[in-house]
Amino acid sequence: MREYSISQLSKEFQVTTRTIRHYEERGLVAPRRRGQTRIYSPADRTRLKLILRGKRLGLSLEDSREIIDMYEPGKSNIDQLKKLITAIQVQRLQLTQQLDDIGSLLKDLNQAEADCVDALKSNRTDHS
Amino acid sequence: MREYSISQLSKEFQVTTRTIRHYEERGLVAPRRRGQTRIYSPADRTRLKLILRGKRLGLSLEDSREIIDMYEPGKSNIDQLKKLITAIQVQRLQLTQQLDDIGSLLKDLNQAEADCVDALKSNRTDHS
DNA sequence: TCAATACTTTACGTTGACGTAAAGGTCATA
DNA sequence: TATGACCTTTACGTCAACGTAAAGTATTGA
Repeated sequence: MREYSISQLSKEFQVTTRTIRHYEERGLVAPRRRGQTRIYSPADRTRLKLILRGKRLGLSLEDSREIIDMYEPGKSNIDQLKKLITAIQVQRLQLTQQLDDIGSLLKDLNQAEADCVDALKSNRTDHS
Repeated sequence: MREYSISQLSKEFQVTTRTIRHYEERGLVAPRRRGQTRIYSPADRTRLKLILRGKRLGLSLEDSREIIDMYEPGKSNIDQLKKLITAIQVQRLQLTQQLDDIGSLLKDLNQAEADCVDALKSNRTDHS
């Protein structure tokens, strides 16, 4: 049952401690304390991971908070669950849209790179 | 050879005119003018499309500007081209990372949804 | 014992991406 | 001719996501 300090996690995830504390201010993590000092559990570490993944996907902290809270539906009632399901479906729509976008962008990048390589080639043979 | 007004594009892409003008302020588009009025070409429209796609992918306007500029390597010299190629590769790395992220998130969402559905089912049969 | 290292809180500052007036120009049509 | 429906510029406001001191506490090793 490992535990982590804030600077350990900041190094592991390449963010500042300020950033991690900011996530706590916004209610995305709540590590327990030993005295004043924050002690992060593996579960806390996972939450951080999810937050940063969301960030890479362009989600706001608020979005990430909601999504992460979805993963712990322990004490929710029926209405909650129904709300969750629709929220999940919305998220899924956005993500599949992103998948499309990424596909397009990758194609564009490939084309752009090929163009560059071509341009270099002709520059190498054609000494005009 | 069609052309578009700013409000046409703002409606088509579901953004405000302010947003489009903001992109111009930041140097991402430069429509020609008829008097004072902005006239957008199909090429300008495509740039807007690319910007908004970048936005959905969590790119900054600056990032999008660079990427879009990649697509027009007409007048670039060799060093430029080499820089472009590495930039493209960096972008591609990020995107494949995003693909991974999305895959993970979709998996998580599926699981979360299944959990919700299960919870609803047991709630329907088990009237405790 | 004292200096370094790692932690803390409080609080103001900054940057990006627009929002939101305010004030005005142009053109069609009732 | 005046009332909309568009367009424009200028400029201050806002919100999220942190950055950046400043000032203090706690532990550890020379």
